[in-house]
Amino acid sequence: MTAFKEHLSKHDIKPSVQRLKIYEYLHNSHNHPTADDIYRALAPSTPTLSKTTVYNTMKLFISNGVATVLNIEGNELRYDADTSTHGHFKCKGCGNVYDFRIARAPEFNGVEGFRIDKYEINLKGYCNVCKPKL
Amino acid sequence: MTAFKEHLSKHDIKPSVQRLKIYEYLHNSHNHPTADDIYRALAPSTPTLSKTTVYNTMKLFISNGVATVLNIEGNELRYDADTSTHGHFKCKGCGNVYDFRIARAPEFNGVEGFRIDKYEINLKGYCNVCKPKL
DNA sequence: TTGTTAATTTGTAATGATTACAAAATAGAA
DNA sequence: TTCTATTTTGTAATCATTACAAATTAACAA
Repeated sequence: MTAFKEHLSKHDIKPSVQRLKIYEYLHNSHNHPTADDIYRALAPSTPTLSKTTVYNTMKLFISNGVATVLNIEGNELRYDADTSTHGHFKCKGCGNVYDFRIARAPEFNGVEGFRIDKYEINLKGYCNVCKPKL
Repeated sequence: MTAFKEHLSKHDIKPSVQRLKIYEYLHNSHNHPTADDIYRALAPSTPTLSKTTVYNTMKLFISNGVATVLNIEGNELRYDADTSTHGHFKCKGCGNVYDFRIARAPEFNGVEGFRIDKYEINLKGYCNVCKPKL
């Protein structure tokens, strides 16, 4: 995909084979994969891939603004190629992470004068597939 | 503190010596300590304390509703005795975690019919002490 | 092409938080 | 006291992430 190549280049990321594959996977998968998910998904078609490369690449992607990291579960980092403002819902039943739009932004009281670089809304509960099974 | 004892009892937590000390520390400290912070703060006055007890106790506190867990940083869990709705701001300069009130709640689009049990707003950036030093 | 240097990727070992687990200590009831 | 359930403890295991140095690849001048 030439579009992906250009997107990475535009953000000062040299589009190596590994970086392109990782970005393509991240962009096409909407399940907010962990580094391990990415590694396991790409390893068969990229036999030499190293998990360290996945971590390195994700750090690069985040600091250059083509991905974000998701702190919704304490013991794992999840990644998202959608850098627009949106929230995440993690279902305690199936474990899926759903995106949602923020229809009305919250207002804060107590961080006046602070510089806010990142803003994350995380919900947890049961999705409408799992809720009836409780 | 008898008030703490009653608070724990009311939530079906037997107020053992360890649990009381941990709850008291968590309640009085407003820095959202990690399990390790709690352990290091109490170890001198509770020589037999085990870190496993801190983890066990925090799990119990959370499932019985006297504390919440904070996923603001990927590699660590932080705890909070304030179970009311509020947000957290982590400063990338000093590392402090500040509380703030949510003056106007956000509205979501895309989780209709979901059961929402927990709702977390995390901000990151620079507080007004660290911002001028950049 | 070849040679040289910088950037990228890789594998292994280390780190650090959390959990599993079983033994020891303690509390509560009979 | 004695018995039993609960709580606490220490150690070992797990698992995600990072550190680091060697190997590979890319860029590019000669």
